[in-house]
Amino acid sequence: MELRNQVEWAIHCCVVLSGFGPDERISTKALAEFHGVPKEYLSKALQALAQAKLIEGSLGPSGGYRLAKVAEKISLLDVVEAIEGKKRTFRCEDIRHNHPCLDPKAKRDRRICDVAQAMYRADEAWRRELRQVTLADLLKSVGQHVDSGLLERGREWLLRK
Amino acid sequence: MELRNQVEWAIHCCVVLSGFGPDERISTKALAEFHGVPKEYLSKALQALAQAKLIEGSLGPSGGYRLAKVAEKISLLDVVEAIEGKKRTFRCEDIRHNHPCLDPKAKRDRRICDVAQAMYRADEAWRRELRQVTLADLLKSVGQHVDSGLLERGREWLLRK
DNA sequence: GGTATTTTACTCGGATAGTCTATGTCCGAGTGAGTCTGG
DNA sequence: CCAGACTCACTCGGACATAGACTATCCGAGTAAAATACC
Repeated sequence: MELRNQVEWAIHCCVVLSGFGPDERISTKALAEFHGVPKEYLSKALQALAQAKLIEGSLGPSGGYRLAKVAEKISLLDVVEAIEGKKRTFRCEDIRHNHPCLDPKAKRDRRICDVAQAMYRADEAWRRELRQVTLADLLKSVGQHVDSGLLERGREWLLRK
Repeated sequence: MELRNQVEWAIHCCVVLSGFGPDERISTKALAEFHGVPKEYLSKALQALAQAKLIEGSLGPSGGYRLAKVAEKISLLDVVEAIEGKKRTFRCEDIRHNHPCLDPKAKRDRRICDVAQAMYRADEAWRRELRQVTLADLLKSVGQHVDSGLLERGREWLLRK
């Protein structure tokens, strides 16, 4: 059970976009070259983010993407779910109901399977952790750890493309 | 990102085995028919559990599986990791190091990527939740919710096979 | 100089293809408990 | 009645088949800013 590599790309792109203002657009091409990933495929991830209303793109030359909301209002979970979907990591097929001694005519136990419940709790813990980290948080810690000159050069490089 | 269906099977099988004593063996065939899943494929899952030292099998007729430790000492995480492996759900490819303004000769930033750190924290929260649920806990809640006559009939059915 | 046209650089979305993983099947080898056979 | 051989039911592990998901790549359509041409 591994997350797609698109998830990593999407998060990094979102963090990058967090560093720009609402009147600045960054093109898919720039984001792809910046991160060293295939442009066409990254485009799919960005489309998914746009569909989830996290970023918005504009057409034509000097077009590109920007955040659709302020960075404080976008959580890691939003980004992950935009790429991976909102389905839970554990799917309960209710195999307990194949019990050979169970009368098939009797109505099924409608309670959620105890196993599934435990798995769902863990899933929720994972989501809770992701929900409380925002793009603003990430941008802040990147700002603390990365040389500010490098950051500025990156900004310019992205805008030029 | 979804867990394999083998995970569900493995957990249910472990819970079932928790209901038997150390001198009782349940065969793969019995477990497979009981849960309505393909015997040969379930066998792979049980082999993985055995390799992780959670259950142990014995050969020959009247052979089968039993728990390798007491149910209190086996957590859901043990079972999940036996099937899915211990790798984290998020793989950091360190795409930040493809930054075009970064001098390739300069030594790489050895700090863990901030994005990866946040993802790892969520991963750990998930594991923490799974670690604190044991097979004994699951067996207990099943015992509370399922008719005891049905449980007894299930026990006998499994031993007979 | 202002307007109309063309060029250009983007996004969007569908089509396609390759590779890997999950799922499932099949079978032969090894093992050991129970059964059978021969003395 | 007992020892040895046999049978059978089980696990183990490898080989194989298939389907679906993931990872791309390519291209045409649509769009709008910028550049150019024309009056």
